[in-house]
Amino acid sequence: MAYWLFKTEPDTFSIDTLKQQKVSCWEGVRNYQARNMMRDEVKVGDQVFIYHSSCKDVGVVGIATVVREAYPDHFQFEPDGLSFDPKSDPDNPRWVMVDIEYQRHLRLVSLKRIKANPALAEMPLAKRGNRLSIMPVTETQWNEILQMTGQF
DNA sequence: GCCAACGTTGGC
DNA sequence: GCCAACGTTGGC
Repeated sequence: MAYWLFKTEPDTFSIDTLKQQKVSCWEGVRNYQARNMMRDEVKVGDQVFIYHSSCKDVGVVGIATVVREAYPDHFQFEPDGLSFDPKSDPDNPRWVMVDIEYQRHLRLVSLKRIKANPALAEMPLAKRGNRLSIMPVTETQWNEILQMTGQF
């Protein structure tokens, strides 16, 4: 089983929305590096930190589980949608998505604290200018962040 | 809203 | 294949 971190803007899709929906597709990833990880490495049963970006309380806010592996993201073919990609060929879809299931909220572990923790220095998140929306998390990093919530 | 960092595009 | 221009991301 692997660990991941998925970024989302809560104004668009938050951990609360995920909780309401219980299971949701993770659509709209339009970055090749992130896509390749979803397509090749994200497996059913993997654990996912949900991370809120571009908002007041930036940081890790909860946990989800992968319940369906990569399949074509149909939003790439919807011309009126935000995730439309006119260059994607329906016979060879460029973008994929996975489904995740809500597990639980966590007490916020802010980006500030993540950056301040030397044990997390290797996380892409802690590095300046990082823009990956999906990134791997090591078991050590996973456990460290859980510890930082003070809930475990 | 600003702006640095980064990815993508397209002319050559 | 280089690289400047451009668009997007995302913290602040």
